[in-house]
Amino acid sequence: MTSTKASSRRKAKGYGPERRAEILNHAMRLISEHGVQMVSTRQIANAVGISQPSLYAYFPNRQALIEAVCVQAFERLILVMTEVAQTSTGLNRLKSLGRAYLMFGFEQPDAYRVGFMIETAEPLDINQIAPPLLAGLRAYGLHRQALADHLGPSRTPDEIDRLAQSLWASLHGLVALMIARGRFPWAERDALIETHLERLLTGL
Amino acid sequence: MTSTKASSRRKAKGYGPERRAEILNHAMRLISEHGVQMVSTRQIANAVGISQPSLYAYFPNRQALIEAVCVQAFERLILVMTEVAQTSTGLNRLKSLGRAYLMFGFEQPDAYRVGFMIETAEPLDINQIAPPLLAGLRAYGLHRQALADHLGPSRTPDEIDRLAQSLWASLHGLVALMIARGRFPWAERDALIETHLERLLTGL
DNA sequence: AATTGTAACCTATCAGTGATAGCTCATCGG
DNA sequence: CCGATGAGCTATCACTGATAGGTTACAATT
Repeated sequence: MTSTKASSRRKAKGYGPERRAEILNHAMRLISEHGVQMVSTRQIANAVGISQPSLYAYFPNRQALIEAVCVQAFERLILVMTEVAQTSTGLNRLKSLGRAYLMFGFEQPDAYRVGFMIETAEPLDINQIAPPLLAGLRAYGLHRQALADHLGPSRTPDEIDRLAQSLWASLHGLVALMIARGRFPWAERDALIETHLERLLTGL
Repeated sequence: MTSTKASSRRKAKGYGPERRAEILNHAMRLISEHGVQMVSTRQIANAVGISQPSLYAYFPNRQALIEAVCVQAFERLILVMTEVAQTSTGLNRLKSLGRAYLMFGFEQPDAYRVGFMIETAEPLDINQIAPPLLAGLRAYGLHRQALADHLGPSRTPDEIDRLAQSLWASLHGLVALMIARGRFPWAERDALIETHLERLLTGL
């Protein structure tokens, strides 16, 4: 009970957060290569070079590890969207955001998969919001903000929520379906993207 | 090599296809109750009253069993959509179809998940399309048909394809996202559905 | 009537999974 | 020098999907 709580004066070889990040990077790569279902904790531990039970010093369980990978993927999308959001305004910004969102999904299907298509289990603690959900809120927030800016103050927040969620869902739908059903006889992709964006923004 | 191939004159206690159906029904109930990930082959076999390996006489593996359950669910979707398609025409028919599609997704999330959200592994036989994909194609076909009817013969088939796929993707997006991110602070569901349908059909 | 074939099912067992218990060992403050 | 702590290990658990190979009952053939 001396409670020095030191532990930060280490030799900098990097064990604590650095190792955690190392685990996440290997996990992300493995998941991208083989799919989330096919990656076991043993494979991840093996890639990192530690024993499988050692993972449980960094994550309470497999689910939490996957969710952490998920959050990392979200960060990348949010970065891209934030940049795009600054280049234009109004309807053009909405369209650019939508196009950036779709392109991110098509070019980084694995990140997108982990971020939006993998279902996170109900957290045991009802008070604790799962981190990927929070990150999802931020991505959605960017769409909602751009929409609110464009529509002006005449709409109610509830109305804006519904419109933004409808828009977001439609964008997600195209990416998710084309990822999950790549063998479907889709229309030519770029034309389909433009048709989709055009349809989603008419009437706004 | 006498090849009588009889085996159909049994005492009618019902082993062959009836038992298969019995397995599917129990599996569907268990999946609905506990979710697809939480149901094991042993639990299904136990519910049916046979041993776990016996399942493998009816299905080559767990995946095929799950897919069969999902196809059963899709039959219902296609049935509902076919009925709905006959009750109205034009834009109203499109709206009714969309609503039926969304409601199916929300009420049978496991079937929807298996049918549209789980990525089916590349079939070993290139000629063989996974059954759930076929069922999904039929559901899409109903949308496309209704859209083509409404738009009339002035549009090119490619244009109709793009519009139908955009529409389908948007419907899918709302269901998939709400299933995968159920804890997101969604707008009130029925209002969101109506907003979504309204937005998707404006301008058609 | 005896034999054969087959459908339906079983037990035993496999390798692989997520997770836990409890130990070892190096480092560092006192 | 010594105890505490951090970081890792091995061994093991209950459970999973899947396979191998045997058992039983019944129908058709001989």
